[in-house]
Amino acid sequence: MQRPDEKKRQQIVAAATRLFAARPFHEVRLEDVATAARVGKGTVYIYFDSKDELYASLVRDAFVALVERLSGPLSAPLNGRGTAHAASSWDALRTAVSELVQFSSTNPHFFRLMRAGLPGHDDRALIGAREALGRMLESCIRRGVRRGEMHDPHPELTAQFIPGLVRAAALWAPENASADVITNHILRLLEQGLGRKRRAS
Amino acid sequence: MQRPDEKKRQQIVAAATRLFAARPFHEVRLEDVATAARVGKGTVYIYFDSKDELYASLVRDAFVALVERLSGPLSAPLNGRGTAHAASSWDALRTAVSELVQFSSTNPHFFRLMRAGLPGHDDRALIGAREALGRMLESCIRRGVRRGEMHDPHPELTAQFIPGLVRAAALWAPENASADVITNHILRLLEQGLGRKRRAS
Amino acid sequence: MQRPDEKKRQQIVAAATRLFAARPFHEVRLEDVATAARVGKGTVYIYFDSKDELYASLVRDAFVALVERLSGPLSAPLNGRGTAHAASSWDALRTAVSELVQFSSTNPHFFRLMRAGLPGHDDRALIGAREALGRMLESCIRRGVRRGEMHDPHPELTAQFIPGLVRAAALWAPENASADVITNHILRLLEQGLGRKRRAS
Amino acid sequence: MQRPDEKKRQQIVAAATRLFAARPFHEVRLEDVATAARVGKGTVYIYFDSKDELYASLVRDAFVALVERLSGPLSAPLNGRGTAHAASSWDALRTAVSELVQFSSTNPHFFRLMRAGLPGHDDRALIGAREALGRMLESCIRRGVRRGEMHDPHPELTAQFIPGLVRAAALWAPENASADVITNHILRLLEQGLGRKRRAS
DNA sequence: TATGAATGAGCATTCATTCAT
DNA sequence: CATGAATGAATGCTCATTCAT
Repeated sequence: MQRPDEKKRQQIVAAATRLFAARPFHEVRLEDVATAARVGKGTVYIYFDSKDELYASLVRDAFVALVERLSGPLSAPLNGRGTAHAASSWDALRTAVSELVQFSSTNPHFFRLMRAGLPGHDDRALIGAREALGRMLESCIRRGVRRGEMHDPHPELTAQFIPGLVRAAALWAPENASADVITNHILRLLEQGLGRKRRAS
Repeated sequence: MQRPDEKKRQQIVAAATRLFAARPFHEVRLEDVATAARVGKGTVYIYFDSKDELYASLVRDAFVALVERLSGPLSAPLNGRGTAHAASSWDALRTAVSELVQFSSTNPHFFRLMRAGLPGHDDRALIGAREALGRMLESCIRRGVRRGEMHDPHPELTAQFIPGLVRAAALWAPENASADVITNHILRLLEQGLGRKRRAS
Repeated sequence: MQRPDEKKRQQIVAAATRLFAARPFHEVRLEDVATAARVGKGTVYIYFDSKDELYASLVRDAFVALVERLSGPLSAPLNGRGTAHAASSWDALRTAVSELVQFSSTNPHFFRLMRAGLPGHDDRALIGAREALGRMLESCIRRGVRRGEMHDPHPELTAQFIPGLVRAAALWAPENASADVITNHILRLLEQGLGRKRRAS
Repeated sequence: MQRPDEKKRQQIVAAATRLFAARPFHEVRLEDVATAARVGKGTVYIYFDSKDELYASLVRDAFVALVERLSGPLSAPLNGRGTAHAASSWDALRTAVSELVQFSSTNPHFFRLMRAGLPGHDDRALIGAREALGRMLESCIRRGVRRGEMHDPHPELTAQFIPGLVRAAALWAPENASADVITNHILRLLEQGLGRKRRAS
């Protein structure tokens, strides 16, 4: 007698992520996933309700993981008292971008995965995570503006730009562009764009 | 235009664009497209070779139209002699961004359409157009850098960022954000981020 | 351009009836039906929603046809004025049994078909038809009793016995038993069982 | 009884009988049976070779039990010489019908069970039992005719009618109809139908 | 013996594509 | 050209059966 095997679930997730990132949803046969995961076709259905659910699950989990990873850096620096002002909004934003780029290079399929698929099926968890990400970035910027550290007439737009920049880099940057280079380039754009002061001035 | 009935073709293109933008490729049945276009299923096959081809055609045509629209503003100002220095690289970039945003609001389904589908099928025309867009933007920036109008250590990345910003805005900006606001916000980010000097200086 | 073809529907119905009568539901593959009906597998789905629906449809249609056939003979003889008493309840019952046997020999698969399948799926039309049959027979007998032509302490049971007798004969009678012999044998049982008086008395 | 755990076997038989009577064969999953029987799926395979075999086993066992129960009353009264004429054929038939009705009410799923399933698989034991039942009833009637106790031009048909009547009652009689009422009603039909003499005469 | 996770043959169903009209 | 009935390859999913524990 065996117990549902978390390792097997991971195998399936890994294989599915790889395949769904490589070709669009409808060109991935469930049997391919099963074969790639070294399990039987039926086994996939023990861990996931359907092909749709499998795909949705991948996207959801990846996104939720991303948001969780960012919620630390981006949360308001209010926990410590005296340390509150220590972490500037710029520090938070820098960490956030760095984490985003890191994440996209640790999960090389992430953005391709999100292209493959199923928008319609309004997955509450997914939509929630996406909105949460936007909200976190937006409040970070607003805080910066309030403190006079940043200047931005449309934080709600900028908040959407940030993942957009990471996505563009992840999908279209030359192969040899390192995570560091990308992070710095995005930050340079943001800092000098949003910054009040000039380096030299 | 030389096709049997150009109007019918347009009906199909319009219906297909709408449907492919609304749901992923495999959830759109050719019959849906035919019905939405008010034609018979067989008729679609008179104008397009297959469902794949129909979809590819939409994306390709839209993309090619975009590139053509931008190739004017972004082309190197070298043909004319005296006019060369008249148009600064900033002017070119401003026009390009404006055109891009304009395009995305004229073709509200454009970016959603590109999500729906078929990466693999290496459509030469599409890949070519995409690369052409990148190259045009990149050379524009490089020209700006050469002329001392811009400062950018990685024009090849920035070139990818620009459509990325437009895309982010098109997909995620609040409904009420006007094309102007978006254009200006993107330009603000680019100008102050890439610009060497301050407005005031 | 073609119109939905009633003939093709008949082909499918005939083939399906034959196959469903020969083996239980789950041993009949839709492909077998299609092949036997000389149509493509997809064609079956143009005329029927599903395998279940196809089967249910066969049973329902056969049953409804049977009930319609009997509703004439069994309906209360009240339409004509003077003719009302002319048709005795015995005449009605004789006709009914005769029709039932006739029907079962015209539709040789009828009773086997009903075995093959799907009780649960409460098909309103089917249940209705079955109950209608019972009710018609029961009122016929009750009428006979009221008129003093019959004697039966439980017409509601006898009403169920009649199709039961026909069924038993259809399924288990020797091959050579003619419809006439069966009809007469059933009638003999009923007449002498229900009759108040003896032939000779 | 010599089986590993007879109690467990009984649980499975009981659960399976209930489920197979409630829905057609292909809608009953072996897992349902196992769950209903409070055993593991694999356990069913210790006691039965396959799902088909399980079902066949239920039907066969029930039928064989029925035939055994009837073979006493219906067997030719030849054991004792002088006692032979003591038991009239009518007595035998009365007992047989009574036993049949009794059986169908003790095994409320019996007739529904037989509808659920598998005709084709010519189960020798089942077919044998069914034919034995027919033969027993037929010879009983023939004996009655020979002795001048009955009058029946087609005992082979009547023999099939008898279980048909019991079946009709079991499946379609009103809930409140008692076994006694049903038995008597069937017997009344048979006696007055087959009997040579009238009550009153 | 008992179990239920794992398997894959088998099947219902869909839908792109064809072609008779 | 236009159509939609017909087709069958392709695939998601089920579930009887096996077998490691």
